[in-house]
Amino acid sequence: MPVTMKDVATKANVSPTTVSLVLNGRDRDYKISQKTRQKVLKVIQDVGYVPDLYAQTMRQRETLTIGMVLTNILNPSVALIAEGAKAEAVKHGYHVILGLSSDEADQERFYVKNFLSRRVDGLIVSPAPSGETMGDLEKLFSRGFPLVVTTLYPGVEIDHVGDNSVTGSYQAVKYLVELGHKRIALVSGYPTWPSAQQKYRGYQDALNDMEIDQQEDLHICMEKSDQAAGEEAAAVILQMKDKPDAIFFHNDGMAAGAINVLMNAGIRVPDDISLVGYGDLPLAQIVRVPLTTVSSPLLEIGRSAVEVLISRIQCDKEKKGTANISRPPQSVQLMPKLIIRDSTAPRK
Amino acid sequence: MPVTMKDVATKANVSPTTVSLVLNGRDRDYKISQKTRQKVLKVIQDVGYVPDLYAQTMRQRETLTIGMVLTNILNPSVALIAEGAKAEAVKHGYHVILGLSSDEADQERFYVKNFLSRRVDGLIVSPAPSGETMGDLEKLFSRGFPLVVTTLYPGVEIDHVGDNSVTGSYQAVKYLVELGHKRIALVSGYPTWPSAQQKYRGYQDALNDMEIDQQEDLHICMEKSDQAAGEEAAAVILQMKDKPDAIFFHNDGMAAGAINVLMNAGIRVPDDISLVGYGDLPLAQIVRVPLTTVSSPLLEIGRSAVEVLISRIQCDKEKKGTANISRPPQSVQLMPKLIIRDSTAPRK
DNA sequence: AGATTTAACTAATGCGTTTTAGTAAAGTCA
DNA sequence: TGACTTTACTAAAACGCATTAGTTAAATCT
Repeated sequence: MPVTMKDVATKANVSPTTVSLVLNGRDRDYKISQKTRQKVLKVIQDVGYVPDLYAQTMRQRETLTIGMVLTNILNPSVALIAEGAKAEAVKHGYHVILGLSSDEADQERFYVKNFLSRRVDGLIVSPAPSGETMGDLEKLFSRGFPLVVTTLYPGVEIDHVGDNSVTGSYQAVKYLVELGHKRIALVSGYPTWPSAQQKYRGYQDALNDMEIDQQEDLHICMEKSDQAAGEEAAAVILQMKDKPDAIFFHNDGMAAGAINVLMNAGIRVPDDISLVGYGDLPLAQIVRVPLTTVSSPLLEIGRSAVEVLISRIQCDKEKKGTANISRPPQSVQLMPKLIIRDSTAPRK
Repeated sequence: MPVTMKDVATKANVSPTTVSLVLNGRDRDYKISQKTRQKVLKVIQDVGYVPDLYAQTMRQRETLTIGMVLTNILNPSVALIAEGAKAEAVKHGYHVILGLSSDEADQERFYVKNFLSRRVDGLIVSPAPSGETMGDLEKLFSRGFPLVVTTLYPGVEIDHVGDNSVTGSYQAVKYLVELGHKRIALVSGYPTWPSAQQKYRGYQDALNDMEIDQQEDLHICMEKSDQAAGEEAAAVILQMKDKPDAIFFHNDGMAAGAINVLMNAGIRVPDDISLVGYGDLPLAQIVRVPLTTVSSPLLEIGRSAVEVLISRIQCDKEKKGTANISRPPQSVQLMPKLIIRDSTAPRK
């Protein structure tokens, strides 16, 4: 039995409307005399009235809140995206609430639902890598709900903001070729992941353009994409009779795992073999040999995702009568940049 | 324009009531046929209906949420209380939301207001040490809002759960006397803090009971109570011509600060001087000389605070008509325990 | 067969706000 | 003085849901 606006009104001998107007009627042209204003404010103070957030947000249709469903905030890339998004959101007067899916589709679905219940004005989702939630998300988007995903699944019609991994890996592989390497391995993640496919695509394109014929045995797909998987990949490479003279990794973590295994086996980096990572995580600089890597503008991705989302929200608000899809989905792809450090060298 | 229950009802050719019943009418004796249930569920699936949390909680009066306003979660004592509270809350089907005041009265007031707006069923507050918010809190409690504080301000009528610092410091000082020490210093926090007063009280009582006459110069009050303040206090003691042979500190952090300063000055602990802390923080075991200290049952305090709060909530719910104070405020004081480690030794 | 119970549903109300439309009294103008 | 304007307020509706009190039709009982 908390104090309500009506209680205040009764005690101050005014109508609830007047109380509401005193509280948030500054700019409207409903005038309240100083006398009643003071009177009402005094009663509010006395009885300790606090407006009910639930009643409020139920009345005024927008919550100025953005829901963000990410995979794992301990992953620095993810944290940076969150950071960028948050910064941009507050600039527009929005508030961000976060849900972490741990890469599990069920968790992701839970948070999406929960955030919809909380009436967020829009949603930014990093889909679980299995991709099994894309159908739901696409349906949600097609119903007109503002939604941005950070992974590009080909053919999926949802607003997207992310980096252009094809270009990123193209740059990396091209650079390796320019250093004189011929046998360039690709250690990539699970083949159904779009990010793995895109990197494979960039790898192929670069080799083709540079007129190197690619060998199938040099494409190594792993089940996971963490440091341990990198170590496994290195072990595989150590077994090969005809070893590659350069390796391009799916991400920095895998490269970091591999670098240790290779060096422990007596292979020198970069003298015997050149290594390139992807992501430019903090660890890329800490690792035994500072890692040449591809840097994605992660803060910018978060920032841009919010930008796209808010523009979609605005767009919907204007033509709220129009039921049809207000604007075709767009894909914003930010360009990664090759960062050259010490793990790459010309072929000897 | 999210999908509402009415939309679902229309599309399924039933009334909104039926939809509501399908969604959460399991146990009630309103029966819905399997056929319509399936039909409704299908429409819900199709149109992606998600109930509006705000409308829901506005209707059903309780939120099953407890607001907790603490000072600083980086302080392990505080974290433990939060942990204990959370564990107990979930046992009762409650949910805890946290606000951190950084020891500032304004922040505390902000969160209290915010949580009231969010219609928490009750509030647990560790008041900012200045004590300036106690008036507001007392008013809130006297209005019948379930509230538990973790600091005991004498004469303040609010439910309280905390440790009994008087007993804790009594034990510590008595132990020091039993070891043969005569000149026992007390390094305490700011004299207006209840916790400092209580420790002073226990210190006095112990000295009286053990028939040691206390000297005023051995009571050292600091402005703050962190490690730096402990260092300052040690410096003060180093200046004294007639040094104490034991020191009892307001908390482990101060003791940790002092231990370094003293040992660097060539004073041996515990050979030349015995030290006792308060709190049994993790650092007490890590410090140069493992610290004899007083351990408060922090998890238990959090647990118990929730227990008291929920019993108050229940009690209010039953006699919601009765406007008068339903039950006098209670103070639950949990007994601390002396933990003997290496920083204390018999007087030589 | 008529009375009573049960199954399966619906209409209406209220939760605490904000907002729109409206009203009464006082002030201004011709 | 009557007609318009301004000031200062209020009544009522709507937001989306859960709940209570019906209502109708079918089933069961006597």
